[in-house]
This record gives sequence, C-alpha cells and structure tokens, in this order.
Amino acid sequence: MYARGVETRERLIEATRELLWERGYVGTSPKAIQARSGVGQGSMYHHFQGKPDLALAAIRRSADELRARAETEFARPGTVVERISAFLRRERDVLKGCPIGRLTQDPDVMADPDLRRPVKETFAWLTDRLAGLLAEGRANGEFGAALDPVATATALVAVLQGGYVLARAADSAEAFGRAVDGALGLLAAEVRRP
Amino acid sequence: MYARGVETRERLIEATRELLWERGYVGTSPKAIQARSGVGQGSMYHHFQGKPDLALAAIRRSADELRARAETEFARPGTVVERISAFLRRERDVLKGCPIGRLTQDPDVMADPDLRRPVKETFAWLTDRLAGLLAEGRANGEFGAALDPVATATALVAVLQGGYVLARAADSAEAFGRAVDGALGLLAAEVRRP
DNA sequence: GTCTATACCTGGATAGAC
DNA sequence: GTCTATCCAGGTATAGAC
Repeated sequence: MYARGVETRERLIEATRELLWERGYVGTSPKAIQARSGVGQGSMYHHFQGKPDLALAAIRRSADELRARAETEFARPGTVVERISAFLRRERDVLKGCPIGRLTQDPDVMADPDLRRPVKETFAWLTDRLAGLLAEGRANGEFGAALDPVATATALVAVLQGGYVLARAADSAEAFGRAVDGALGLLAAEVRRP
Repeated sequence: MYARGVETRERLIEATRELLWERGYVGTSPKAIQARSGVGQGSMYHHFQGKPDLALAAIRRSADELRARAETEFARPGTVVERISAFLRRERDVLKGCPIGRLTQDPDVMADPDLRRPVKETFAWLTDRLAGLLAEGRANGEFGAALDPVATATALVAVLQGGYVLARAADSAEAFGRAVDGALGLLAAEVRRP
C-alpha cells in the first residue's frame, strides 16, 4: 500500500518536527519519535536511515513553512511599515520558541553541514527579504535616507529571535510583545513626516 | 587539605560552565564533566549531589558574571547612548552564544524551578537596568519624550540574544555586529538634535 | 513494510574500599 | 576525599522473521 507508506513517513516527520521544537535534536530520541508517531522501530528504520536523516526531513519542512508564513505577511497590501508590523505581530506560539532558531543552540545540528544548511539559508532569506522591503520604503520616500536597510533588517530578525528567548526566560509571552513594540516604536521614528 | 577541596569544586564548576555553554544541559553528561575537569567519579559525587546540583552552581556563576560585566559598561562615564553602545559593542564570544540565553532552549532547565530562576532573574535585571538608563536619558533631554524606556530596553536585550542566534546560524560574527548596528542606528534617531 | 530480538554504548548514579 | 566496581535505564542501531 503506497498511500499507507506515505502516511507513515508523514507521521514520522511530523512527530520529529514537534520533538525537535520541544526538546531539540540532542534531546530527541528515536524511541520518543516512535512513541509520538505511533510508528514502530522496524518501520521507522525502513523509511529513514536514522535520526539525522529524519531530522533533515523535519528541519526542511519547518524551514519551508516558516518561509511560506512570512511571505504571506510580506505580500499583503499596504505600506512597508504596515507589512513589517503585520509580520512581527502575527500570531505565534511564543513560548515554544522558533523551531528554526532553537536549532542554532544544538551542537550536533550545527556540526552537521546538511542539518545546518536549512537553518542558515532560512535566516539569510528572511533578512534579505526584510532588507529589500526596507530599501523599497527608503526608495519610495516612506523612510528617510539615513536608514540602513541591511542593518535594520538584521536587527528586526534578531528582535524576533531574542523575543522568543526573553519570553521563554520569563515564561510569559509579554516579553516578546514588548520587544516587538520597542522595535516598531524605533522604526516608526524613521518614517518621514509628510 | 581544604585548599585542594576548593580547587576540585572549582574545577568542576568551571568545566560544567564550559560544557553547558557549548552543549547545553541535556547535552552535558557527568562523564564529560569528569573528563573536562580531570576530577574522578567518586570525587564529583562527593562535592555535588549530582548533575542538577552542579549545573545550578555553574549557572549561578555565569549569571553573576554576566551581570558584573554588564554593570561595568553601564557604570562608565558618558551619555546614556554612549554607555548603551559600549555595552552592546563590548567584546564577546559571539559564536559561542550567550551562556545564559542558550539555557532557555533547554527543556530540562526550564522544567526545574531552581535552574530556571537565575535565567529569569538575569534577564529581568538586565532589561530593568537598561530601561532605567533610557528613562534617565529621556528625563535629562537626551531622548525625545516619545521614547518608551521599557519596550526599547526589551528590544535591545532581544537584539543581543537574537544577534547570537543569527551569528551562530551564519557561522559568522558579522551578523551580530549588523544587528547591533541596526539597533543603535534606530536608537540614534531618537536622540534630540541640540 | 512491519515486528521482535538482540547488541553495544552511554547516562546518571550508588556502594564500599582505601 | 578519592577510587573502582557495579547497577539499571535509555540511546541508537542492526538482524532476521513474518
């Protein structure tokens, strides 16, 4: 049964995504993946070569999803500030943290070039995309000429990632919201008064 | 020999600090701590009850150190912007990440109230301290009245934490520097032109 | 494709000798 | 205080039957 096989792969990938998000790579065991997915030992090793292989599939999917979600906000109508605000303020599982960002703290992920690549590329893409929006805003007069698109974009992505860290430390989503408010407050001051 | 005992405790704590920084709590085993410190099994369990006890001592020390280093920069002479810049730009082991911030990704640390407390308190202190400086700057006319000290302070701490994440993802300290530049660029726009 | 058995290593700790 | 021996669970995988 081909469809059944696909479902099994699917369940394994989804269970791995959840566990990587909750416990990281080092903290996630094949046994836990089997328990969470309801897939047996032999079955898991039939569909994937082992933990790294499965993790790669899970990480790629999380990266694709992050990108797609972000693009949805960036593609909205509105001014650059409005679109960036929509992205920063979009609903998030703040206390769970960023499924991609948390992997940067996983030594075994960072040590494996295959696992690392999607992480690196995701942040490169996101920073670039934001820098492009900010450059657009500067070009069309929404921002003053002094704004540095690349540095500002990097700071905005960092605020998100750091916001997750602060929220988890405080065990409260409010810290994330304050960080975003602070960043948008500063950005608002860059908008040219008409 | 009392001095010898203190040295042993000391070596254990320092080895644990390093390993927690490099590999996190889940990724650090008693065996690795013994190897790194050169202290034997029996000796380790004589001085500490177990891994959580040792981790607590290590985390507390790292938290104290972070606080002391930050305070050094905050206490410098100069304007508020100068002191905050000095803090943000101070030399750092960027690619190793933040020894406290990385613990927020460690499920076993977050699940243990004792281990978690120093993490939470460190960020609370840091954010508060920065908010105080920003409020001081607003009061003395360095910033305009529109600046929100608490939100801005939270964003600045988040930029640091997120800067570490981006630097590790890119395997390059430059991303950290750009995030800080972006944040300071935005903050500079809040300074009242004399 | 999936199951069970098996294997070997490490994690995390205790016990008791020195 | 430190050492070695020992313990049991779990991590990560392979082998072979069904």
